[in-house]
Order: sequence, then C-alpha cells, then structure tokens
Amino acid sequence: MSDVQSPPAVVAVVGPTAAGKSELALDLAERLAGEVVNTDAMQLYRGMDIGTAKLPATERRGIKHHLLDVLDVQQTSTVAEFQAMARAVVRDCRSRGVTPILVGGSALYTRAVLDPFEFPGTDPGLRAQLELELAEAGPAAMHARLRDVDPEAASRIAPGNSRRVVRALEVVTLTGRPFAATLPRPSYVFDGSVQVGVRIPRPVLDERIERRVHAMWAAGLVEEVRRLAAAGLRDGRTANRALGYQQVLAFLDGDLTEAEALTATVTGTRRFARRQSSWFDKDPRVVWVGWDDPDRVARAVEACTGG
RNA sequence: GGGCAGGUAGCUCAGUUGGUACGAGCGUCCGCCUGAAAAGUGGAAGGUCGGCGGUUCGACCCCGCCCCUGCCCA
Repeated sequence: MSDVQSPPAVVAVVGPTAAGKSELALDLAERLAGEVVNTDAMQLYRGMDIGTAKLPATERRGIKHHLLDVLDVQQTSTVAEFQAMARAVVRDCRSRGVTPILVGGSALYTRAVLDPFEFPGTDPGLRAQLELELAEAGPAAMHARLRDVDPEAASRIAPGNSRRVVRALEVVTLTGRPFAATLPRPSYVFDGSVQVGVRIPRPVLDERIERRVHAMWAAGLVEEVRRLAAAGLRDGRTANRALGYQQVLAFLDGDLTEAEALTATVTGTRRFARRQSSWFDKDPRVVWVGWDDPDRVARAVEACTGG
C-alpha cells in the first residue's frame, strides 16, 4: 500500500478492443478508490454510444467517469488537446487523493498522457497551405521537399504517407527544428504510473469482436449513425472515421449494402485490434493479466499497489 | 434431356493468337506510427490456372469426356 503522503498511482488499463478493459477498470476503481478517465479517442464524442461500446451510465457502478461526451461530432479531436485535458484530470484526481484509472483503446492517446510526449504545435493556415500543395504537386514532390529540409525525418517516413510528410513539413517550418528530434523517452511523467494490460488469445478476441459488432447492429447502431449524420457527423474530420460509423455512413450513402457494412466493421475492428496490440505488446512496462483469469483483479491490484 | 455462360491466390475477378502466372482489389501475416490515431502507412506469404485423357518439342490457354455453378429451352 502507498503511504499517506505519496500521491496515488496513475493506472492505465490497456489492451485491444473488446478484451474487457472497461470491466477491469471498474474493478480497479472500486479496489483503489479511483475514478475512471477515458483515453479513447472516439468515446470523447457525444452521441457516439453504441458503436464505441461506451459504458452506459447505469453500468458505471456509481464511479465517476471523466472525458466521456466532451466533443460534438463535427469537432476534430487531436492528441495534443487531449493530452492537456487528460493530464489536467489526472492532476485533479491526485490532488483529491483519488487514483485516476485510464482506460481506452487509443494507444497514442494513452501514451501521450503517460509519457513525455511534446507536440510541437500546429498552424491551421500553414497546414491548409501544405495540403493544397500536396494536392497540386503530389506525394513524391512533398517527400522530396522534406528530404531537403529534414533528411532524417524523410528517411523515416514512407513517401506514400502524405499525412505524416505534411505534418513533418509543418513542424519543421514552424519550429525550425527537425521533426524526428522530438521523439519521447519511454518514461512516465507521473510518479507511480502503472500499465495493466488485458491479454486475450487472438481467436477468442476475433470471436468476441464479431459478436460485439452484431450486438451493436441489434442495439441500433444504424439508427444512431443516422441521427448523428443529421447532426453533422459527415462534417468532422475525426468522428466519421470511427469503426462502425464510417461503414454505416457508407451504407447510408449507398456505397455499401448493410451486410457489407457489417462485415467491413468486423474486419476493420479486427485489424484495429492488431494495430493496438502492436503498441502495447512492445511496451515492456505493461503488466499483463489474463482476460479470463479468475484472479486478474487481484493481480492487477497487486501490480498497482507496488507488489 | 438439350443449349449458353462460367470454373485462375482464402474471397471477387483480370490475363496469355499455346512457350516458365505481370496479376489486381479485399482478406491474412509482419512492421512503422508525436496536433485526423477506431486515422495514416511500408512489406510479406498465398495459385498442380475444376478433374482425367489426348494433340504438341511444349497446354492454364487446342480437342474429347467427366464433375461443379448459374441462366435458358424442353
């Protein structure tokens, strides 16, 4: 147990989607007198409930949840802004003697809270300019340009990845410093940070994902998307890319049949789960517990209390 | 029973007047990832070209028979 003087730990529950993170987070919150902090990019959005598997208020066991429903669907979400919000919540919790328990599948978001990520800033005008130039000159020309001003970054960014090329150019011209020079060190910014990972075999996960997507459809995902579309879902830059929403939108626009939208959501979610795992698996700091281990809560608590 | 179309990568399909399958998209696998991250992106592995026989120096491409699928006629 931590002594009275030192601030509570910062706990992050990580792992692929549909592995059971939300439940474990609630268990930990109860055992550690904690509050839940969402680190899921899509659960930030108001009205995106079914498709993001957002825990309904009635199932939150009376535990306070932070950073759910803070954005409108047409607003763009960004890591840097999220980082600031989430860190503020973490500090607030700790100042009240409460353990913040981060949960969410957005690896970058979670890491941006825990690790010393420093985002170099942005300029909408410059960004727009670069994107215009990209549209006119093409990806190869932009990559060549990056090679001139920041060879190191250019060598690390695939020429076809225009998104990153543009961002790198933005950072270089904005700061005058190389883009690659700002890589974070793998260290926690908050004392007593712990990451608990939920480990689940791939076949089991794939089956759970498939069931979950079907359940979302049965629960009215199509209606939810229709409603959000009327509220401007298509106008945003982030929310309409969410798994499930993206595909249902395509269905509503007649680009996919409903059945195709459903299977595309399943395979898309599967791929997403793989991408998530590639972040978490290579982080040696994560303490793993089995998704169905009867003692997983005890093990997780032990990891969090410095056992 | 007869006619037509088709059977090529896990799926949907390109392709060669007979000379080692140029395949593509999707999926799968592995990797990258700093202001869109449920996003974006790099790479890899997959094929006895329905089966059997024939023609040929050589057949996935020609011939015969058979099997399967779809449509049409009876």
